[in-house]
Amino acid sequence: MFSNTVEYALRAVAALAEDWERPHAVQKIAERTKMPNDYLAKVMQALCRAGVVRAIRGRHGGYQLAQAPEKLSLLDVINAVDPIKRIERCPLGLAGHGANLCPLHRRLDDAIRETENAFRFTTLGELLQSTGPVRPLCPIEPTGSLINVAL
Amino acid sequence: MFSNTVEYALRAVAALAEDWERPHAVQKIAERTKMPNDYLAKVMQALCRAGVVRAIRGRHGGYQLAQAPEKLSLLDVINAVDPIKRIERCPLGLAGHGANLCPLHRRLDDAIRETENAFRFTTLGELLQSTGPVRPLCPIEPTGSLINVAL
DNA sequence: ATTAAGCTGGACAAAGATGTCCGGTTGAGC
DNA sequence: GCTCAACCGGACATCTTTGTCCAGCTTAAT
Repeated sequence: MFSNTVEYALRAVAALAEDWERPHAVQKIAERTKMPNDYLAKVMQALCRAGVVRAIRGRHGGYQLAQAPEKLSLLDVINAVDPIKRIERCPLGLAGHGANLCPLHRRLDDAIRETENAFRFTTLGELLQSTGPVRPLCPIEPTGSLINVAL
Repeated sequence: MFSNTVEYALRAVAALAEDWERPHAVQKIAERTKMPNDYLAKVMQALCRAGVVRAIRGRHGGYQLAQAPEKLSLLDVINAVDPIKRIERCPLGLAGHGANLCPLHRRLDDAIRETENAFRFTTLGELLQSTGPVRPLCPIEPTGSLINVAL
């Protein structure tokens, strides 16, 4: 239901969120989140243009979140790379169907709206605070210890 | 959020639902739903293989719903052409993340599950029964009369 | 039997998403 | 001011989705 690019972008910001006041090189993020290095570079550029992350160029540079994790919603991230589009008007361009969607498109748009809201009100900060056996981007070691490596 | 193909499939079955006990030719459906004739042919074949519609071959043939509109859910149609995939396991393949999704993927899967349910419990019959100014596949004529032509 | 309507399915073209490659630019540290 | 790590961005390759074309098969009606 969500594009590959969205999945990548979310993994990347989740990785950045844990230590968001320092820049992280693309290569390091790619290793932690197990995705293609060069493709991630493109995704990060998109996130940067959208203002979700900030780029620090030059040696010891990298990307960092543009704001605190509590200020960034999952929707911000999703919309930066692959915007969720609501159904504003009748896709068939029918006369008289301005804001009045037919029952079919009304149901579709309702579902889209609910999805939008689910992500609008979830921040990166909340993901980090979640309690449970599995942490964001963190595999559980066979021994039971937690290593901060994956989503 | 939904593919073009899903939109087409839903339009097509909505068109069939209004007179579901007779076969309708692909060309007629394509005109009513304003989509490419030859592409619709492929979509109908997929719906047919999935058992959502039935094909009547030969002259005066066409497609008709395989069941009454009350028996067909929007999810049946969606899954026939572009199945909604839940997140069953950690996309990073991390050790220890069997059924335990990390907070990020848990939120994503929750959203997918809610979308699935929204469509699982909506039938084509309900769309037809909806009251409101705009009917499925029906443009409102400037004069105010209803013509059964579009979604 | 012949014809015409209409589905079937393969081949192919166009566009977008995904992924790779690489030379150029920036800026911290020496 | 030199060097090197790291971002920038264009070009290109590949795959999937979307869309088109067409010859062949099936069946109703005559």
